[in-house]
Amino acid sequence: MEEPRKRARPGRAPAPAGRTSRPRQAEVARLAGVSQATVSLVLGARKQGVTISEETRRKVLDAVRALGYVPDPAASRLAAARNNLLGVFSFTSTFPTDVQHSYYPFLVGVEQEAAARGYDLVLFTGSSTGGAGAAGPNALARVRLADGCLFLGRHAPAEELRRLVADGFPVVHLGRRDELEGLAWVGADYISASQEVVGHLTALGHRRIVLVREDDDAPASTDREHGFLKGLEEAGLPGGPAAVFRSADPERDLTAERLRGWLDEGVTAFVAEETDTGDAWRALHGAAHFVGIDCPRDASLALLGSPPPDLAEEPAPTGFDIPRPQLGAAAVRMLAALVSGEEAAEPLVACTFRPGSTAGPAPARY
Amino acid sequence: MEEPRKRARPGRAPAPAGRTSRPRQAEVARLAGVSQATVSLVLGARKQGVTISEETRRKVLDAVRALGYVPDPAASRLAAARNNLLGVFSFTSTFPTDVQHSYYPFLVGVEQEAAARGYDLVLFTGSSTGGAGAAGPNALARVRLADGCLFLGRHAPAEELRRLVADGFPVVHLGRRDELEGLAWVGADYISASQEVVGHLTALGHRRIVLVREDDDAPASTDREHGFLKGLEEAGLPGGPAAVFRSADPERDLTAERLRGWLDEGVTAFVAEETDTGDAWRALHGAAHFVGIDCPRDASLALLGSPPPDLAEEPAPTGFDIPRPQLGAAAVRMLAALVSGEEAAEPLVACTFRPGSTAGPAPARY
DNA sequence: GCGCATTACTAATACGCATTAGTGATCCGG
DNA sequence: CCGGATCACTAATGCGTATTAGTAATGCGC
Repeated sequence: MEEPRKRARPGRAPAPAGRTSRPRQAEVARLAGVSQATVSLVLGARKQGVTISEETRRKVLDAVRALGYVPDPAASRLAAARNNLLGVFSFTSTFPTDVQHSYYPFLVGVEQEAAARGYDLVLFTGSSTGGAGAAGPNALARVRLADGCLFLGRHAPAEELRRLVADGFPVVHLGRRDELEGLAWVGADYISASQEVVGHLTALGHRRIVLVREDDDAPASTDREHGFLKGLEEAGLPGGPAAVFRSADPERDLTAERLRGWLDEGVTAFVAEETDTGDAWRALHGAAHFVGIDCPRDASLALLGSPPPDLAEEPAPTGFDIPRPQLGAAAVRMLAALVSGEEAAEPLVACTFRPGSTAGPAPARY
Repeated sequence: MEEPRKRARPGRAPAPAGRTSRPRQAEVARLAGVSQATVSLVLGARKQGVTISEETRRKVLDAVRALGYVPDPAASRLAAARNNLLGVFSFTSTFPTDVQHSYYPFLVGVEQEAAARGYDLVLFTGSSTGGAGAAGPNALARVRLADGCLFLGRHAPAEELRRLVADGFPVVHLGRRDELEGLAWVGADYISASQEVVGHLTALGHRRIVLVREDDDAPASTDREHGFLKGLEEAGLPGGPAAVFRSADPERDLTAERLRGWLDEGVTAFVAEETDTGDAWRALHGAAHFVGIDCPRDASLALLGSPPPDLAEEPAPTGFDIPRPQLGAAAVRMLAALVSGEEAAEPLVACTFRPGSTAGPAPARY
């Protein structure tokens, strides 16, 4: 009887013999005289019912050391384990040359917290092209290599994010992002911080305060306005639309005349929001300077955030600082929680009040 | 005849049914009415001999779109032994709180070049503990997740680096590192740059020039000295030990007396090396200031590198700039070459001459 | 109209690790 | 000293993709 013809054995070509490849669990097992599964069990340190004798454990660990074995993270990942990698995705370059406008401060916290928790970071840059980084509808696909991913900036396409979330891939967005159901995020508590700044002003005796903001519906803007109004309300002051000056181009619209008008109406304090451009504060600051206001004697100014870099040399404005490193750290904490299936952590991070030197007692009415 | 008892089928537990997992190539294949292998071939776009009809290709791509299929990077990596990830390892934090002393400028170039070539970056921080990042003899083990790894700083343990290199793992060290056989590196061409600076001084008529350096045998130091001496030689000036002032603590040893002595001997130009601490330049700069030298009228100063941050406000010293981003980019180029098995790229990166304002014509002898 | 090429696929692996059912031992109580 | 429990370990998968030997189907030359 003829032996059935042996089927050919296709598949991977053997590795080039010249280059000694690093050891596998199989080699370790051979050297230790056990099975590959045993090696995996010893190294996995799983708390499951399986028990390994001290003797065997030692033999395996000796072999591991002798061969210098290190696990292949890709294989671990494929076999449904973790690989201790957290992705960080930003659509703008992760390392913009200009440190000032970059995500650098966030990354400081991200890296620290990730390191503290034993995660390494994978930097995905949205701008990358070709290879794995091809743009297009699947630009986010490669983040799945990591155990979870952090998103910086609001340019991540909602559709793709939704898909990741729907697939149960752990995702955290840095910055509030409510419109996407199920998307975890961490953000600064602008409401409380803005309220606190207004509280500071009212405590100094200011009764008429105006908020200067840009024409923008980002949560970061509306939250500040919300906090501002809460602060007024808390002090028993009227909120009304008159208290908020909203302009798409504050530097053009916030004229000296307008400022003088407010002063004549008894306004003694002005608050600007922080934006990407810093235009609100620049406009307010510039107009006050132009009108010749002696701040904080004639009137007080406050900034809901940090000043733009070009005004960094000026005296520190009264307001609050966004604790960017802490935000980054909080984002990592939340992502780590998602990855390990725990309950989500706290999404809001408190801002720190900055006394500054642009706010003082309300001037006596004249 | 009894059927041989069916062996149980151990292995992975079925995925929790609740969570719909993302589609696999198998699903795509089913929808398109082809085999999984065909799907892989269509997507892989391999230039190998296999040919796929336009008809089939279209069907597959349609199915891919319909299901929203995206490949699993871990699986690709496992099967193809490549994942388009480049590691970046630094023992100090990659994003330190103090931006000044960081690798940040290098990373700018690393990131850009990596993105341009379709690689993503994995950041490994030597400080991370626990999980995959445990320190110990295998602290470098996890870098093998990537296709290759870039090392910043000279703190990477030689033994482990040697092991990586021996295993054929692509490694590039940023900064010259000759003592490790087979270790690829990229570095700035301090020799040429230093020589050029000296050439600039000799062209201005300086005949007696002194180099101030720290007591250190790093290549970065010896290269500068080498270039300095070459520069002298080129101008037909004597090199001798008198031309080099070497001190472990320049700020203490470079006294005003010493400086005056040199001036009396006819020295008209001083050159300091750049170091981590910036001590050589700080000492030279301080002593010159103390002695009351009107620079560059009375004497010329030059710095082989960039000034330390605390002296950044001073007028730019004549010297050269280390093109850190370009160095990072060159490192990535070399790493990419190693990964893809090509010939190694150029290891030396030219520094750019910085005219500055601390060097002028040699004063007339009096 | 019979070999020989070429074309267009598919079957059957392999990649390295994690998991779990199963299997001899050995132990233990009654 | 027998049945069950416990121990220590191994066999046999699976994860999702890439690769290659093989194979029908067709074309081509003479």
